[in-house]
Amino acid sequence: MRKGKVSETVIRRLPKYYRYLIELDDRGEDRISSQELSELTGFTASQIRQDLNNFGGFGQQGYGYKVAVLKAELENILGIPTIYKTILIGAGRLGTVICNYKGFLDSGFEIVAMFDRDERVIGSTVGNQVVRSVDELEQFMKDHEEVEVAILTVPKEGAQAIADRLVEAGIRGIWNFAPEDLEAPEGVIVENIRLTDSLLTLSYYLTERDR
Amino acid sequence: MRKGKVSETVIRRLPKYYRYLIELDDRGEDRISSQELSELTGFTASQIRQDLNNFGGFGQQGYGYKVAVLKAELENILGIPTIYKTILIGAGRLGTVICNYKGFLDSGFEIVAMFDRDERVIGSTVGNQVVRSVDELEQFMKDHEEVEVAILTVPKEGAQAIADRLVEAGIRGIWNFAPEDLEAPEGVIVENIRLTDSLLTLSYYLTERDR
DNA sequence: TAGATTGTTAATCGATTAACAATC
DNA sequence: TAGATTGTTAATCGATTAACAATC
Repeated sequence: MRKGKVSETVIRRLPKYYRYLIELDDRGEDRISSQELSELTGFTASQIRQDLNNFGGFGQQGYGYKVAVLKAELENILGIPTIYKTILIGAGRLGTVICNYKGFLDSGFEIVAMFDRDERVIGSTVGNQVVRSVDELEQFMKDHEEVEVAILTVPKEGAQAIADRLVEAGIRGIWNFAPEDLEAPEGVIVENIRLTDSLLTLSYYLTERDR
Repeated sequence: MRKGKVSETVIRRLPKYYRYLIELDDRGEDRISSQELSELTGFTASQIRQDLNNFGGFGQQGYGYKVAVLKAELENILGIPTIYKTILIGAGRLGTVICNYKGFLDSGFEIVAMFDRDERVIGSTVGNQVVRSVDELEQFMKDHEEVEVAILTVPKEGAQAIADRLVEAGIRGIWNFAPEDLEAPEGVIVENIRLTDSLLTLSYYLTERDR
């Protein structure tokens, strides 16, 4: 049903559709029109229909979309049914929060190991994981070929070096919290959370109002 | 020097320019051309010049841009010199991490109080803040008119109710970590961190490769 | 001055919106 | 059937890229 590559602007709207469909489904709603979805999401009805039709015709003319059907389709498109085995590197405060983050497993990621370089942290337990030495990273990945994703919650300074080691060891995706633009070969997917960039954007708009 | 409203796509590139300018300045670099900045950031030289010219002509023909000048200009544009007094609501694990986050003060935000609704947390110390009861929110804001920004690290369920109270009490900006689309009147700036949306995007691209 | 690089206008590209025929 | 709403094509809008005159 897919026709060529779907643009990233479209992809980044999908999670929002999915969020509202979960809500509608929980509320027991049966059907939804692009018009109603437009009122919820703030996107135009036209755009919503265009977006969804990148992946197939999920609606019925004259009726709209079945909530359960659309939700299930989005689940498949977003790859939620596939559980990606994930390791976390940097078991500091942020790492600990992420590790305990519920949305994580709901989105199809399962943490199977944690690593840190700090002797004081290695061996301690976070969630249900014993923190390992980052020195064991390569051996662990050799022994656990099912690991495909890494979360990086290390300081800016070490981030690229760790990313290089992960790539070398065969990682396929990185969820990066380090405030650094990681270099990775084509095919390795890097998804960044840039807290500072977000803050500076907030600062811009706050300041703009006073200018 | 500003000509009308600058589009959000432009604004969201500014923090990245700023990041690289800090780095260049730290390294002692004196000048940079749009071409060199293009190689660093991945944006085209043409786009960089267009972006910067929304705010003024900061370069010199035949020479390029002075690193120190451009960095200072971006600092002003992003509103970094203005320190916004900030309160944090939701002193759980994530709240604690955010509170200790260094980039926070560097970006021009200073946490002056923390609130939580959990009796077991109220009264405890996080960083240099004693956690207050969220019941005191309105009184605190009345007594501290200098507070302009709030960070929301509460569960999804309570987020909108807290946002409403903050708006009523005169807040101007919200940095929102709750996975919920907050309703706020025009003029109140809401900047969202959507961890789950980011994860689902990663999931999409990982899954796409296998399709 | 000659060479380099900006600032800015014009051309292109892609994304959004509008419109409507298809059809449930 | 008549009414409603999709799927899809065409029109519009905005963002990016290319080109080049201005000028340091």
